[in-house]
Amino acid sequence: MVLKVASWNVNSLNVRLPHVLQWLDSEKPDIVGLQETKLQDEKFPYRAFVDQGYEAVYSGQKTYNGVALLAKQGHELRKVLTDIPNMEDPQRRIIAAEIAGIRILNLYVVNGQAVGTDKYDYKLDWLERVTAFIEADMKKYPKYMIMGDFNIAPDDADVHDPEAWKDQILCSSPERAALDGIKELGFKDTFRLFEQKPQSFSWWDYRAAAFRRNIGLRIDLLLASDQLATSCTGSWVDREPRTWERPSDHAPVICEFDLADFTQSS
DNA sequence: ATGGTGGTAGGACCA
Repeated sequence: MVLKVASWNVNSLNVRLPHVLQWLDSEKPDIVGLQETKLQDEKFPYRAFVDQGYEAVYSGQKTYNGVALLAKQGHELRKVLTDIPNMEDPQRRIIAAEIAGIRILNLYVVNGQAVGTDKYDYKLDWLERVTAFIEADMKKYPKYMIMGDFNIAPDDADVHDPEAWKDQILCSSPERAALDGIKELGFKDTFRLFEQKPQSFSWWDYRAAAFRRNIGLRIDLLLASDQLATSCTGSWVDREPRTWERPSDHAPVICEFDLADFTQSS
Protein backbone atom coordinates (compact mmCIF):
# COMPACT_ATOMS: atom_id res chain seq x y z
CA MET A 1 0.00 0.00 0.00
CA VAL A 2 1.56 3.26 -1.16
CA LEU A 3 0.56 6.29 0.84
CA LYS A 4 1.19 9.76 -0.57
CA VAL A 5 1.20 12.58 1.97
CA ALA A 6 1.49 16.31 1.32
CA SER A 7 1.62 19.67 3.08
CA TRP A 8 0.84 23.03 1.50
CA ASN A 9 0.57 26.55 2.86
CA VAL A 10 -2.05 27.93 0.47
CA ASN A 11 -2.13 31.54 1.75
CA SER A 12 -5.93 31.89 1.59
CA LEU A 13 -7.96 28.88 0.56
CA ASN A 14 -10.56 31.29 -0.73
CA VAL A 15 -8.15 32.51 -3.40
CA ARG A 16 -6.32 29.22 -3.91
CA LEU A 17 -9.18 26.70 -3.99
CA PRO A 18 -8.96 26.28 -7.80
CA HIS A 19 -5.21 25.59 -7.49
CA VAL A 20 -5.76 23.08 -4.71
CA LEU A 21 -8.51 21.23 -6.59
CA GLN A 22 -6.44 21.12 -9.78
CA TRP A 23 -3.45 19.88 -7.82
CA LEU A 24 -5.46 17.17 -6.02
CA ASP A 25 -6.73 16.05 -9.41
CA SER A 26 -3.23 15.68 -10.87
CA GLU A 27 -1.25 14.48 -7.83
CA LYS A 28 -3.92 12.42 -6.09
CA PRO A 29 -2.34 12.51 -2.63
CA ASP A 30 -3.95 10.33 0.05
CA ILE A 31 -3.48 12.84 2.87
CA VAL A 32 -2.99 16.61 2.67
CA GLY A 33 -2.40 19.21 5.37
CA LEU A 34 -3.25 22.78 4.44
CA GLN A 35 -2.14 25.89 6.30
CA GLU A 36 -3.18 29.53 6.18
CA THR A 37 -6.68 28.77 4.96
CA LYS A 38 -7.82 32.13 6.41
CA LEU A 39 -11.43 30.93 6.49
CA GLN A 40 -13.92 30.63 9.28
CA ASP A 41 -15.25 27.08 9.57
CA GLU A 42 -18.68 28.02 8.23
CA LYS A 43 -16.98 29.27 5.05
CA PHE A 44 -14.81 26.20 4.52
CA PRO A 45 -15.43 24.78 1.01
CA TYR A 46 -16.22 21.32 2.34
CA ARG A 47 -18.52 20.39 -0.55
CA ALA A 48 -15.86 21.19 -3.17
CA PHE A 49 -13.48 18.72 -1.52
CA VAL A 50 -16.11 16.02 -1.15
CA ASP A 51 -16.94 16.42 -4.84
CA GLN A 52 -13.21 16.01 -5.54
CA GLY A 53 -13.17 12.73 -3.60
CA TYR A 54 -11.78 13.97 -0.29
CA GLU A 55 -13.01 14.04 3.28
CA ALA A 56 -11.98 17.16 5.22
CA VAL A 57 -11.64 18.43 8.77
CA TYR A 58 -10.64 21.99 9.53
CA SER A 59 -10.07 24.61 12.15
CA GLY A 60 -10.16 28.16 10.90
CA GLN A 61 -10.64 31.77 11.81
CA LYS A 62 -11.20 35.03 10.02
CA THR A 63 -8.30 36.71 8.18
CA TYR A 64 -5.37 34.82 9.71
CA ASN A 65 -4.09 31.29 10.25
CA GLY A 66 -6.40 28.31 9.74
CA VAL A 67 -5.50 24.66 9.07
CA ALA A 68 -7.20 21.68 7.47
CA LEU A 69 -6.62 17.99 6.85
CA LEU A 70 -7.84 16.22 3.73
CA ALA A 71 -7.99 12.46 3.25
CA LYS A 72 -8.97 10.60 0.14
CA GLN A 73 -12.39 9.07 0.61
CA GLY A 74 -11.90 5.58 2.02
CA HIS A 75 -9.40 6.79 4.59
CA GLU A 76 -11.36 7.68 7.68
CA LEU A 77 -10.33 10.71 9.75
CA ARG A 78 -10.47 9.69 13.40
CA LYS A 79 -9.49 11.22 16.73
CA VAL A 80 -9.63 14.76 15.37
CA LEU A 81 -8.14 17.38 17.65
CA THR A 82 -7.77 21.13 17.18
CA ASP A 83 -6.56 22.17 20.61
CA ILE A 84 -3.87 20.74 22.84
CA PRO A 85 -3.53 20.63 26.62
CA ASN A 86 -1.86 23.59 28.34
CA MET A 87 -2.43 25.92 25.43
CA GLU A 88 -5.45 28.15 25.14
CA ASP A 89 -4.84 29.82 21.83
CA PRO A 90 -7.46 31.60 19.75
CA GLN A 91 -5.08 31.30 16.79
CA ARG A 92 -6.07 28.28 14.71
CA ARG A 93 -2.75 26.63 13.94
CA ILE A 94 -3.16 22.98 14.91
CA ILE A 95 -5.19 20.08 13.60
CA ALA A 96 -4.53 16.40 14.14
CA ALA A 97 -6.26 13.21 13.11
CA GLU A 98 -5.62 9.51 12.87
CA ILE A 99 -5.68 8.43 9.23
CA ALA A 100 -4.81 4.98 7.86
CA GLY A 101 -3.46 4.00 11.26
CA ILE A 102 -1.07 6.97 11.33
CA ARG A 103 -1.26 9.98 13.59
CA ILE A 104 -1.09 13.09 11.42
CA LEU A 105 -0.35 16.41 13.11
CA ASN A 106 -0.67 19.42 10.82
CA LEU A 107 0.92 22.64 12.10
CA TYR A 108 1.03 26.22 11.03
CA VAL A 109 3.92 27.26 13.25
CA VAL A 110 4.01 30.87 14.44
CA ASN A 111 6.11 33.06 12.10
CA GLY A 112 7.68 35.11 14.85
CA GLN A 113 8.19 38.31 12.86
CA ALA A 114 11.73 39.11 14.11
CA VAL A 115 14.13 37.76 16.72
CA GLY A 116 13.53 39.42 20.08
CA THR A 117 9.94 40.53 19.49
CA ASP A 118 6.87 39.45 21.45
CA LYS A 119 5.84 37.34 18.49
CA TYR A 120 9.22 35.59 18.60
CA ASP A 121 8.71 34.77 22.29
CA TYR A 122 5.23 33.48 21.46
CA LYS A 123 6.75 31.29 18.74
CA LEU A 124 9.26 29.67 21.09
CA ASP A 125 6.67 29.20 23.82
CA TRP A 126 4.21 27.76 21.30
CA LEU A 127 6.83 25.30 20.04
CA GLU A 128 7.64 24.22 23.59
CA ARG A 129 4.00 23.45 24.34
CA VAL A 130 3.50 21.64 21.05
CA THR A 131 6.63 19.57 21.68
CA ALA A 132 5.31 18.52 25.09
CA PHE A 133 2.04 17.52 23.46
CA ILE A 134 3.82 15.46 20.79
CA GLU A 135 5.94 13.69 23.40
CA ALA A 136 2.80 12.53 25.20
CA ASP A 137 0.69 11.89 22.10
CA MET A 138 3.30 9.82 20.22
CA LYS A 139 3.20 7.18 22.96
CA LYS A 140 -0.21 6.26 21.55
CA TYR A 141 0.86 6.30 17.91
CA PRO A 142 4.13 4.64 16.84
CA LYS A 143 3.36 5.69 13.29
CA TYR A 144 3.34 9.47 13.57
CA MET A 145 3.76 12.32 11.11
CA ILE A 146 4.19 16.00 11.83
CA MET A 147 3.72 18.17 8.79
CA GLY A 148 3.25 21.79 8.05
CA ASP A 149 4.67 25.23 7.63
CA PHE A 150 7.27 25.18 10.40
CA ASN A 151 8.51 28.70 9.69
CA ILE A 152 11.97 27.33 10.51
CA ALA A 153 14.69 26.49 7.99
CA PRO A 154 16.31 23.44 9.64
CA ASP A 155 19.83 24.01 8.35
CA ASP A 156 21.94 26.39 6.28
CA ALA A 157 21.44 24.00 3.34
CA ASP A 158 17.79 25.05 3.45
CA VAL A 159 18.59 28.74 2.99
CA HIS A 160 19.50 30.56 -0.25
CA ASP A 161 21.94 32.91 1.53
CA PRO A 162 22.89 31.57 4.96
CA GLU A 163 25.13 34.54 5.73
CA ALA A 164 22.33 37.06 5.14
CA TRP A 165 19.92 34.97 7.20
CA LYS A 166 22.31 34.18 10.06
CA ASP A 167 20.50 34.62 13.41
CA GLN A 168 17.48 36.07 11.60
CA ILE A 169 13.90 34.97 12.01
CA LEU A 170 13.22 31.49 10.55
CA CYS A 171 16.93 30.65 10.94
CA SER A 172 17.92 31.59 14.49
CA SER A 173 19.56 29.04 16.78
CA PRO A 174 16.71 28.96 19.34
CA GLU A 175 14.22 28.21 16.58
CA ARG A 176 16.44 25.49 15.14
CA ALA A 177 16.98 24.08 18.63
CA ALA A 178 13.21 23.92 19.09
CA LEU A 179 12.88 21.99 15.84
CA ASP A 180 15.72 19.69 16.92
CA GLY A 181 13.82 19.13 20.16
CA ILE A 182 10.92 17.73 18.16
CA LYS A 183 13.18 15.60 15.97
CA GLU A 184 14.94 14.23 19.05
CA LEU A 185 11.64 12.76 20.21
CA GLY A 186 12.18 10.32 17.33
CA PHE A 187 11.39 11.96 13.99
CA LYS A 188 13.17 12.23 10.67
CA ASP A 189 12.92 15.10 8.21
CA THR A 190 11.86 12.89 5.30
CA PHE A 191 13.30 15.32 2.73
CA ARG A 192 16.80 14.60 4.04
CA LEU A 193 16.42 10.84 3.84
CA PHE A 194 17.07 11.18 0.11
CA GLU A 195 19.58 12.85 -2.15
CA GLN A 196 18.28 16.28 -3.12
CA LYS A 197 19.29 19.04 -5.47
CA PRO A 198 21.15 21.86 -3.70
CA GLN A 199 19.09 25.02 -3.26
CA SER A 200 15.81 23.15 -2.83
CA PHE A 201 13.25 25.43 -1.22
CA SER A 202 9.53 25.43 -0.43
CA TRP A 203 8.86 29.15 0.06
CA TRP A 204 9.82 32.18 -1.97
CA ASP A 205 8.86 35.75 -1.08
CA TYR A 206 6.41 37.39 -3.44
CA ARG A 207 8.76 40.36 -3.72
CA ALA A 208 11.89 40.90 -5.74
CA ALA A 209 11.10 38.14 -8.23
CA ALA A 210 12.34 35.74 -5.56
CA PHE A 211 10.89 32.61 -7.16
CA ARG A 212 12.38 33.33 -10.58
CA ARG A 213 15.76 33.88 -8.90
CA ASN A 214 15.25 30.92 -6.55
CA ILE A 215 15.73 33.11 -3.50
CA GLY A 216 13.93 30.92 -1.00
CA LEU A 217 13.91 28.84 2.15
CA ARG A 218 12.82 25.30 2.92
CA ILE A 219 10.44 25.82 5.84
CA ASP A 220 7.65 23.36 4.93
CA LEU A 221 8.49 19.99 6.40
CA LEU A 222 7.23 16.42 6.58
CA LEU A 223 8.57 14.70 9.70
CA ALA A 224 8.01 10.97 10.12
CA SER A 225 8.49 8.98 13.30
CA ASP A 226 11.45 6.62 13.18
CA GLN A 227 9.22 3.59 12.75
CA LEU A 228 7.34 5.23 9.87
CA ALA A 229 10.44 6.75 8.29
CA THR A 230 11.83 3.30 7.47
CA SER A 231 8.94 2.94 5.02
CA CYS A 232 9.46 6.31 3.34
CA THR A 233 10.32 5.88 -0.35
CA GLY A 234 10.57 9.51 -1.45
CA SER A 235 10.19 13.12 -0.38
CA TRP A 236 10.24 16.18 -2.61
CA VAL A 237 9.02 19.72 -3.29
CA ASP A 238 6.51 20.18 -6.08
CA ARG A 239 7.49 23.57 -7.49
CA GLU A 240 4.92 23.52 -10.25
CA PRO A 241 1.99 25.21 -8.48
CA ARG A 242 4.34 28.07 -7.60
CA THR A 243 4.61 28.75 -11.37
CA TRP A 244 0.84 29.06 -11.81
CA GLU A 245 -0.95 32.36 -12.11
CA ARG A 246 -1.58 34.08 -8.75
CA PRO A 247 0.16 31.38 -6.71
CA SER A 248 0.65 30.83 -3.02
CA ASP A 249 4.11 31.91 -1.90
CA HIS A 250 4.66 28.29 -0.75
CA ALA A 251 4.96 25.15 -2.87
CA PRO A 252 3.48 21.85 -1.72
CA VAL A 253 5.86 19.28 -0.24
CA ILE A 254 5.17 15.58 -0.71
CA CYS A 255 6.39 12.28 0.66
CA GLU A 256 5.51 8.70 -0.08
CA PHE A 257 5.46 5.57 2.04
CA ASP A 258 5.34 1.94 1.08
CA LEU A 259 3.42 0.43 3.93
CA ALA A 260 3.28 -3.07 2.47
CA ASP A 261 5.10 -4.41 5.53
CA PHE A 262 2.51 -3.07 7.89
CA THR A 263 -0.81 -4.65 8.62
CA GLN A 264 -3.50 -2.29 7.50
CA SER A 265 -5.18 -0.94 10.59
CA SER A 266 -7.96 1.14 9.06
C1' DA B 1 15.50 40.64 1.54
C1' DT B 2 14.81 44.47 5.83
C1' DG B 3 9.99 45.74 1.61
C1' DG B 4 10.11 46.07 -3.82
C1' DT B 5 4.19 41.77 -3.13
C1' DG B 6 0.24 39.66 -1.72
C1' DG B 7 -4.17 38.56 1.39
C1' DT B 8 -7.74 40.43 4.18
C1' DA B 9 -9.87 44.34 4.53
C1' DG B 10 -11.71 48.61 3.34
C1' DG B 11 -6.82 50.94 7.28
C1' DA B 12 -3.39 48.44 9.13
C1' DC B 13 -1.54 44.19 10.03
C1' DC B 14 0.57 39.91 8.94
C1' DA B 15 3.83 37.31 6.37
